[in-house]
Amino acid sequence: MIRSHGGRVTAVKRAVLNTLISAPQHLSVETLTGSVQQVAPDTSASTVYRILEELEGLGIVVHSHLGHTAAVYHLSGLVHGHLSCVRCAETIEIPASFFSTIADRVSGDYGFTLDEHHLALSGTCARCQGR
Amino acid sequence: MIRSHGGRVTAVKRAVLNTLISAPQHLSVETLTGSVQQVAPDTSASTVYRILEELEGLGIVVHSHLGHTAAVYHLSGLVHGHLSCVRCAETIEIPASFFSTIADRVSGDYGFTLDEHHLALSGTCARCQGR
DNA sequence: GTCAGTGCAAACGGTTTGCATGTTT
DNA sequence: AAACATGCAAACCGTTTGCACTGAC
Repeated sequence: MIRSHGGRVTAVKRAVLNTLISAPQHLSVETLTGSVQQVAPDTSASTVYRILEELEGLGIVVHSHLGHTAAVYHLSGLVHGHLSCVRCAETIEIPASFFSTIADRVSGDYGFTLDEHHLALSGTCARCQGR
Repeated sequence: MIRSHGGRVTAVKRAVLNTLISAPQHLSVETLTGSVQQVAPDTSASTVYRILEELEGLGIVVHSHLGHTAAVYHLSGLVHGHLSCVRCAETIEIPASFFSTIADRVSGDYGFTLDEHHLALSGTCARCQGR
């Protein structure tokens, strides 16, 4: 896919993709860069940003803004939503189906199509509520 | 309310509140500062940030992060949600009731309570889809 | 008179960009 | 060899903070 769009396959791109593939959850550019540096020690964050931008353009990767912190990136394979706790910053992944009702309503009432890849809501997680 | 929490009522605070009260929609700190400067010409953005922080602590004001841009602020009076268009950045306000179904589901399944004041979703508005 | 509020400028953190060098094709 | 990719450093933008001064009480 990279080659078919005029891009070149490089060691850093492989490392970024490998990290994303084996990542348990969403990664910030900072952590992503850290992982990549274990393979290619002097990879810079700016390169990771550029690679992620390319991969996002190819539809392979997706990013979300979960609150006031840095953006997180992940593979676009599985569509799903996020619940982001405003107190402990924990992120819970939920099925995209949770959004189907509201997606239908905003589509019907406003002609607005929800972005499948940016389904994020804030609130308080169960643990933080117990305190 | 400001005085009862040890704060002082100043000209800039009045101007910020007046702007928020008469604002048709949500305002960024930049636009808010611009409006305030028509009354108090050398008001600085840092002061506006500090005032908004105070008002948010009092529960009078609320802010949201709608995408990759600057945060927007508004009075907390009416609880409602946002639809933010990723192409033209238009923001559509929708009733909070749209979120009731998903709020119930995440509460039941994860014990997660949605934040009434940060109900924002991204997608594509009707106009941008027509192009 | 005291203490909170303010303006300014500098610091900050995440992200983007310019440029010279290195690598893929 | 040509074009893309990379590292570095600097620029950028929204936001926060330190400090001296002003203004509310």
